[in-house]
Amino acid sequence: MHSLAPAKPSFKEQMLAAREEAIMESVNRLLAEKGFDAMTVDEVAASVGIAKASLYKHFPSKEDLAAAAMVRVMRRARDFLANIEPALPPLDKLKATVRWMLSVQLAGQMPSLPTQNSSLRAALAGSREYIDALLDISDRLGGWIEAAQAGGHVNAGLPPIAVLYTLYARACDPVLEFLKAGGQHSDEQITELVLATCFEGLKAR
Amino acid sequence: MHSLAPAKPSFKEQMLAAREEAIMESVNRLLAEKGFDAMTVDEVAASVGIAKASLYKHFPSKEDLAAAAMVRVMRRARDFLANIEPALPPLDKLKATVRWMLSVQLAGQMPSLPTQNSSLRAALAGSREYIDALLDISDRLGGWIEAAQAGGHVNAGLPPIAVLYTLYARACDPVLEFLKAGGQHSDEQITELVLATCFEGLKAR
DNA sequence: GTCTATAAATAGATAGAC
DNA sequence: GTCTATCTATTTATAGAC
Repeated sequence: MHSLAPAKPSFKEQMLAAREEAIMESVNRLLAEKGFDAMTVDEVAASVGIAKASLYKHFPSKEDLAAAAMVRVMRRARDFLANIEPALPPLDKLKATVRWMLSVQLAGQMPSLPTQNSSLRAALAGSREYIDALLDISDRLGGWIEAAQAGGHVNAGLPPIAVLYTLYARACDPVLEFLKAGGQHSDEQITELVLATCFEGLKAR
Repeated sequence: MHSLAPAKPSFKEQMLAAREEAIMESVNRLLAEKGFDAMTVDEVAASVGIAKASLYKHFPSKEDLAAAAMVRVMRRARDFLANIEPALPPLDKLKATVRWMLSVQLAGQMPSLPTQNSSLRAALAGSREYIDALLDISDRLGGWIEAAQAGGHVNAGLPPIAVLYTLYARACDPVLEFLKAGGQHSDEQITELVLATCFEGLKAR
């Protein structure tokens, strides 16, 4: 009978996948460092160690290149959420999610979000995979937020959408970069500080 | 006797100042919308309504142009802080500061912060006026933060520098853009939501 | 100082050999 | 698919007349 699982990749396909993985890694790092507009295709090619023309054999445009990297991050986020221990209280699931986003950013692999009228925005809006992953993630987080509010663990006076956006914003929180530049705190300390300010607030309790 | 006050500006000087003011306004808006890298000098010139070459008579480079706009914002921030009612409790001074930053961002006049290794960063680091204003602002806010912590109004477990950065980060908080795009909330509501999450945190109290 | 026109550099993207 | 070399458009910046 026919299998629904993907066929075992050939050696050639594995090589290609590894190459594209290397490209995505570089693109994510450059997107994190400089953003879409400042990132040049020449830099990407140099960083991967291939010719620019070769890069264009893999991805038809700079937008597609960056969009693929964004899709990859979104997929990983979705996978992370799907594997969170279901028995955890909703609030802890939200904290685990933020912790994951912070770890990705500290690893220099969180692409900075595209500016308002960027050509990347249009590419993402037209990417089925990106939109699907985003909706999937938002649905799951939204459920946890409402459950946490119902349980009295998250401020019920806040619209769930505002809570969702506040969590998303941690993925590009400049506080991490600032504190890291200060050199006074370890990655773990920075993570705990941002988590604390996010959930506990600045005011004393 | 000689006066220490600046001389009354001539009509010509006033015209020049008004022109440069218009330039700064456009630059701030474009920096807020697209960031330094995506903003082009052509756009600035078109937005102001003068020729590009004329722009270069006012500012020697794109970096200087953007840096001048950043300095202008920093000066305004410093002036705002200097005029906050001294009798207010430190925590309320901090809240008023965040409120001001949010209002500037909602007005589309808060330049997005330059990316890590941007040429703008170097220009700002070399700008005496920018650094002076930044230090001035940080000193004043730092004093209020420590006072608020000593008074038990701000979480004393947080390093003051982390609190300072968290406040600074509100100036470029993407939550405002997200909520504004949603169209479900007024600017006032958005302001209160961000203020609440910042100071009260997401967790219920 | 403002303008038009242009230089000089760099970006994204492609041609064509291998 | 990878490479070198190149095209085309755009960008920063400047020349030179008024």
